[in-house]
Amino acid sequence: MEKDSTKISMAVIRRLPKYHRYLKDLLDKNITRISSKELSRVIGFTASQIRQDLNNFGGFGQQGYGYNVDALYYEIGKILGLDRTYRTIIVGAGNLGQAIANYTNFEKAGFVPKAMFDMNPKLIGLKIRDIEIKDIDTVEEYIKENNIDIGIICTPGPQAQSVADRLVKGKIKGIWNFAPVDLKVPAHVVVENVHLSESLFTLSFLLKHCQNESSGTL
Amino acid sequence: MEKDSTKISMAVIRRLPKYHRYLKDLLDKNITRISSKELSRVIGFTASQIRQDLNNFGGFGQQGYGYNVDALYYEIGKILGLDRTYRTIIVGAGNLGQAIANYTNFEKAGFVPKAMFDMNPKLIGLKIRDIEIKDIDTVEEYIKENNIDIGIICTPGPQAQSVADRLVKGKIKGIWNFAPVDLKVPAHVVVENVHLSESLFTLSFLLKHCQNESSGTL
DNA sequence: TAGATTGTTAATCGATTAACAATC
DNA sequence: TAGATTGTTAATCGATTAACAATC
Repeated sequence: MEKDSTKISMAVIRRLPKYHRYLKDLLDKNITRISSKELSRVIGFTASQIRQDLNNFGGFGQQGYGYNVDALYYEIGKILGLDRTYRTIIVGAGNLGQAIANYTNFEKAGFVPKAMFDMNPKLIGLKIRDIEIKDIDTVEEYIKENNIDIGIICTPGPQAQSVADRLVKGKIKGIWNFAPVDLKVPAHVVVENVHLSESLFTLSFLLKHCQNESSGTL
Repeated sequence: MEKDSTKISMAVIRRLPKYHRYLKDLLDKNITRISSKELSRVIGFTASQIRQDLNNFGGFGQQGYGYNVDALYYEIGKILGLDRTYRTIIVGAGNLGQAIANYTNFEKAGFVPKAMFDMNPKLIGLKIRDIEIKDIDTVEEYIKENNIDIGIICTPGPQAQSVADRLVKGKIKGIWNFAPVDLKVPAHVVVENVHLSESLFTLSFLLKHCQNESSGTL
């Protein structure tokens, strides 16, 4: 039933978390069924796109009825890989690393931080919640011994590539990268970037070019 | 020379910060000129796409020569609106808000945090660097009196929309939203989202579906 | 059954890539 | 000048939207 996932486009993949979030909202409102047309209204995609997207993964709907919210929420969660837990480490225990360590929502979703790593001796040994900050020199060994799935890189840009190299040596499976660089890793390691300055600069562009389009009086 | 900016696609706009970053790298390496072909090799876009992208904003290159790195870096900075400063406020002084307040790179790029806001009485009055945390109830007035351009929302999801409403009332120009919701704002207010869980869930999807594609031995 | 809504194919739209004349 | 490389048009590719038969 499921098509070859290698053919799913990134455009579709990046919409899935949004479906997941809105379906949760509907569940919380005790809405049990929804048509692509209604969902279109709340989520902002076209009904056609919603049906196309969902059909990449199987026929979750029922003609004449629509979609069962509970079942669809569960299925999309499964497609996203949210039906399991992931063991993560955070590399870089500065402000951002600590913020992520403290953000319990990720843990609730199944992404459990097991340790943090830093090169600063003043930080090593400290704990954020119950997560210990360890010496970056031990990260490779730690990943292997503790079966870590995901490394979260929160270092400054210049350190990020060498950190990534260490994670790869430890056989990390995926990297969530907050450093403002594009990492070079082997093809079997998945990298997802959060490039904050790129997002901020995009906002800046839009402020400069797209403002006041509809407010002629100012 | 510049085409109507309303016709620039978001795909192009989101590539501009990456050009900017790589051009800075080249500058730092004292590289003064570059062809679209060479740039293609380092940045990973096709040479054709690079020329197409840049030509949306004018002819920055020279036939037979390529592009002047310094001039192009400056021009793209200007296009992105990085040739000025922005007055920002951070709403939500929790871990993420504090991390952003402490991240001086944004300030170096011209995005200057003037104040933070929170509803927690224990935080109000404290300072992060030299940035004071103020009562959220005063935010509308503060924006107006201090000519704030950008509001950075770092609150939990449930508070984000009401915060956005206040920012809009204060006549904020743009919102950088880190809360996991889609804000409803008037068309003249620009919103740029950083949806961290969506990014993390995308990583999760890729881990589940695209792993080991090229590593047959494991 | 009749009405509603999906699953899916076909049409359209937009973005990327290729090609090449212009020109430095 | 000859070689290199842009700017720009045309071709291709992929993603979105529209349409409708299938079916609950």
